[in-house]
Amino acid sequence: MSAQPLYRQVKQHILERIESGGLPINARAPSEAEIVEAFGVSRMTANRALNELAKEGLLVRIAGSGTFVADRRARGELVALRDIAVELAERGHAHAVDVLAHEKVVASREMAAAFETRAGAPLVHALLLHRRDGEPVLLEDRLVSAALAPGYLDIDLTRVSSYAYLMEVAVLQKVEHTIRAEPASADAARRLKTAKGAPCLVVRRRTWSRGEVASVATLTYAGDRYEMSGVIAGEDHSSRRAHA
Amino acid sequence: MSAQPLYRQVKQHILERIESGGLPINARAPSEAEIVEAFGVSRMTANRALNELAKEGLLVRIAGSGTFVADRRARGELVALRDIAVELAERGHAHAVDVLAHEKVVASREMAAAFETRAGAPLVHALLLHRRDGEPVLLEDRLVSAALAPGYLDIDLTRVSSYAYLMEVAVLQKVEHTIRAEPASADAARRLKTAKGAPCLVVRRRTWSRGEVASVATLTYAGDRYEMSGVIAGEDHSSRRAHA
DNA sequence: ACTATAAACCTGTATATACAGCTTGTCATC
DNA sequence: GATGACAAGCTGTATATACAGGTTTATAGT
Repeated sequence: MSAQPLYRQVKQHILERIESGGLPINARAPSEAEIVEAFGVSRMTANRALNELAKEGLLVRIAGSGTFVADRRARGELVALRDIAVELAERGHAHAVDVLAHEKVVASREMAAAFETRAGAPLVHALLLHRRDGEPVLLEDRLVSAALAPGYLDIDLTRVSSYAYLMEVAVLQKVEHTIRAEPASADAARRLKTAKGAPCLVVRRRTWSRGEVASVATLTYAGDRYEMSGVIAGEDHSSRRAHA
Repeated sequence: MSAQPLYRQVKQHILERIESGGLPINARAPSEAEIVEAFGVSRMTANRALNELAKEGLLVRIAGSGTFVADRRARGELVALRDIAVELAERGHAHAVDVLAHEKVVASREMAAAFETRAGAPLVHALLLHRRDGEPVLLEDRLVSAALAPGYLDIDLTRVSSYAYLMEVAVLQKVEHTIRAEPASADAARRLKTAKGAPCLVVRRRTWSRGEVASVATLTYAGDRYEMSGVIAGEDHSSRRAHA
């Protein structure tokens, strides 16, 4: 306790007023000048407190007008989709990959549409079966832009995850996901060693780098063997940071 | 273009060096002093640029030591779980709710465990069937802490979503999710008008407010009628803001 | 009553300065 | 050679000040 930086004390105070309902949604939050007055801090310190709360989504600042309590109802909660290799490692499971395909392909019309490019563009296709403690849990069907990730054909997919490689090649700008529950196709069922029609969690993901679609992946998880989970903590209001 | 604020120009420059691979993971990023030198800006401006990139997850700053390129490989991508009422409204669908149950209950041992409280604690139970254009798509089974959300029993659940109400009552601190693909139970199948055993997307969610579990919900989506999707844009690097 | 102008207020950005505290490498001493 | 003191370099925080530009409210003039 004690000796928290001033800007945090200010943040904390405003946060408490929001939590307690003293500042309802869309209410006007104290202006920088009012904070300067009330707390005896400089305007830059007040500015920092309000800006950080704004960036955390609790306030909305409108230049010229004022600072207001954000409407957080429509924001939606976030779930982290993690790299399966990392996830399994953290939980103490063995992770292994069978590379069922890893080859150059030329974009069909359908593929080109997903990549927002012309048919015939060079792509790399990979089909991977991920095993947890030997048991198949995930079928990963992935197409990667050869232009954006030229080395993808050469990497050892049993050792480097596609995700890690793509992150290394370029900063990921945008991700689009679709999550569905689907019955296993005949092919997926055979590979995941489950019954045809058994519920599977299917994630379709497109990622962008440098303004272009870098990768399109379909991840089919065996529903009876896998669940995605995650915890999202607000923004570490109030409490101490985690251990290093 | 033109006349971007200085701190953004600095951010942009560093970002480009990261994207191009000029600054690999764990490499030392320019210090504030070096930026002052190179760009002719003040240290506070350099500080702002580096701090924002750090908050966006691209850099890691260690007091006393320096600023380094973050390892973004393990970070995981985020998917937004949105309020179904908002989501359907945005897509132009009609949204309706049947309230199948809305009652006070006393926590069983099992419920108490989920709420991390004692058995016998007062809860409110709601069972809601959400319809999209008349067709059932989601069965929401929710328990809410009566202590944290005293008015929950009295609200009109056909008009105010549980989520919106809980957000109004208190700031949401933490959310825990589990997403699975499961065969529909007999009960869920009957209510969602689907076949028993049909794939369903099941989201189990616990939310915390004021340090306590505020709500535990099980959301069962009809797999053949619903998918979750979302786009996460990096942090609006490079490009202009969206329209108001 | 209506309108145009001005004043008051607000946030956004930028600078110069200062001190605290941590980390790392160097150098002198034992 | 090991150790401890010191200096250099880095980030974190805080202040005072300044100007630009948008918004809102009040005011004066028509």
